[in-house]
This record gives sequence, C-alpha cells and structure tokens, in this order.
Amino acid sequence: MMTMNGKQHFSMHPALHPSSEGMRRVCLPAPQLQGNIFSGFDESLLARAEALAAADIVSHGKSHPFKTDVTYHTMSSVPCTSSSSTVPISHPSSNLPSHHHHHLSHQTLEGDLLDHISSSLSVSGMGAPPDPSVMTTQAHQHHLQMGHLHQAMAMGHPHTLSVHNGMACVNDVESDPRELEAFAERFKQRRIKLGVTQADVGSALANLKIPGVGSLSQSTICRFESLTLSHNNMIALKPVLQAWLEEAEAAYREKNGKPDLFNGNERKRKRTSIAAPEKRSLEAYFAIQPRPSSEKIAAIAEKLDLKKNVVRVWFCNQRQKQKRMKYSAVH
DNA sequence: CGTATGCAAATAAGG
DNA sequence: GCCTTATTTGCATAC
Repeated sequence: MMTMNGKQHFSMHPALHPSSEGMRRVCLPAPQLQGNIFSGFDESLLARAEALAAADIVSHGKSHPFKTDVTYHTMSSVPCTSSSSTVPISHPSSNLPSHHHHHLSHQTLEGDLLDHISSSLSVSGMGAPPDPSVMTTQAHQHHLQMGHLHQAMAMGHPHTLSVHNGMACVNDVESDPRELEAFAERFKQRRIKLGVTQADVGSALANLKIPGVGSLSQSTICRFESLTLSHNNMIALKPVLQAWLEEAEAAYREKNGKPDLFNGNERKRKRTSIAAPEKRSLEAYFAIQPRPSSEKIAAIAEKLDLKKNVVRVWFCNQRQKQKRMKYSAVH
C-alpha cells in the first residue's frame, strides 16, 4: 500500500542561457501580450513557460528571511477563553488583497494534447483512524473522517497566576508551561543517557504503535528538545515522547540492547523534493498562470513527471508564499 | 558523526 | 473536488 515514492527525476535541462536578466516581476500575470498565449494555451504556453524557466536561472534573489516563526516562546498569554476546543488563533494579519486581476481568462482548452494523465492513484497516504487518547482535553467524540488528528489544541492554559474562576479552564492536567520546558530538558538528558540519538527516537516512535502516531524526523525531535516548536505542537508531542522514554528506559533496564526493529506501521510523513529544474519550470508556469485549472495542473505534472497532487500543492504553497511576500513588502 | 536550521512540502480545518 | 489560511513536519545542509 501507499508507497508514494516521490520519484524525483532530475532531468537536467539543457538550455541555460547565460543571459542575466534580473527582471523578475513577481506578481505580474503578464496579461495582454499576444493573444496567442491564451488562445493556443496548452502546448505553446507550457513550452513558453519552459523556455522561461530555462532562461530564468539568475534571479534567485534570496530576499529577506523574514522569519515570522512563532516558536514556543516561554510565555503564551492566551486568554483563557476556553472555548471547548479548536480555536486556531485566527490571525488578523490577513489583509484583504482583493487582487482581482481578471484578465479575461479566455483559455481555450480544446483538444488538449496533453490529456493523458497517468497520474494514477492519488496518494492515499494515511488512513489511520484518529484516536483521541493522549491529550488532556478528552471528550473527543469527533470521528468524522480520517486524518491524523494531532490534537494540538489545549491552548487556553491558565496564566501563571490567574485564578480559575470556578472551573472554566477545566480539563488539562497540571502541566504548567514550566512543566513542558522541564520535560523537554529532562527528556534530552535521559535520551542521551540511554545513548540514543534524536534520529533514533524519531524512528522509534512508530514502534509505540500509538494510533495516529508514526515516526518523526530528527529535526522534529531536535526542535522538541530545544523548544522550537509551537506551544501547541509541543503539547501534542509531549505525551508521545514521554511514552517512548518510558518504554525505552524500561527496555534498557531489561538489558534489551536494541530490539526495536523497524516495526511501526505508520510511516513518517514524507516530503517530496522537487529538483531545481522542475522547480524552475513550475515558477515559470506560475508567473503566467498562478491558478491553473485542474487539467492544466495535470498536464504540468505529466510533463515534469511529478504527481499531480504535488504540483497542485506546490501552486497552493506558492500562492501562499507570494501573498506573504507581498505583505512583508508593504511592511 | 550527531545536531541545529532554513525553506517549503504536506496537512488540517473551514469554506 | 478544490481553495485558503494556519501549522506541522521533513529534506538538505550548514554547524
């Protein structure tokens, strides 16, 4: 099952114009131009985009890092509104772009030579039924569809001092924000004592067989230890890591060297790496049409030998990124 | 080697 | 089904 290999194809693109055009008009759909672009979409557009991609190697502006990270940060004064659950901190940052370019989208998609999409089955990925458990905030009775359910809420925790009138902030264990930090530190210490690396921990998590919990990368373990994850993420991961720690120490006592095999059913989330040439092509397509139709996405995917879903997500993320940049540009 | 980290895929959740 | 916004991770690669 699954096996959604992100078979990368680093086909090297031949063309490589030494030309150095630093003109990288972002957000510039380049509407009018010649009618042929939109009339004979398909091939011509794709080809054109590819050509652009090839010629577009220089403009790799690193731009500003702009790290808006919201990492842990010791204190998270979240008003204890305690609205049962899920209150994803809607950030008011969203502005009203109102980017209505509206350039007559007159794309004619007649014949479509590139219609044979062999994208095959979609990535079924996970199918693990959610499993409440873990978290503090029980009362979970949300069995809708599948999903990883990484219940990461539980944000409304009591301020250090604020008195809980009555029992507003019920639930939740007695874990202060300090407890979390202490745990992270303790965790690292004991992990090292066990002679286990972060990567080991990450992959060993799958052996716990906790529904909805698979392996994690070394990065994530590292971030947990250094508290560089979001508070909610920290809280969600704590019980899992704690479970591992306990098991590992128990096994250690029993002299179990390293019995842990690669059991684990839940795979670690996989991340496709899109090679540079493909990325360049995608960028070129994006410059021409930031919101390609499903059919076009399929065509692009086919051409670049990427999964359709990968391409679709790439466009989504690209739009997000562009929006972010636009925002930061205005400061 | 094991650990940090930047950038950005993949996912979650509400339309 | 796909989009958006917000977030969670992981690949790569720098320490």
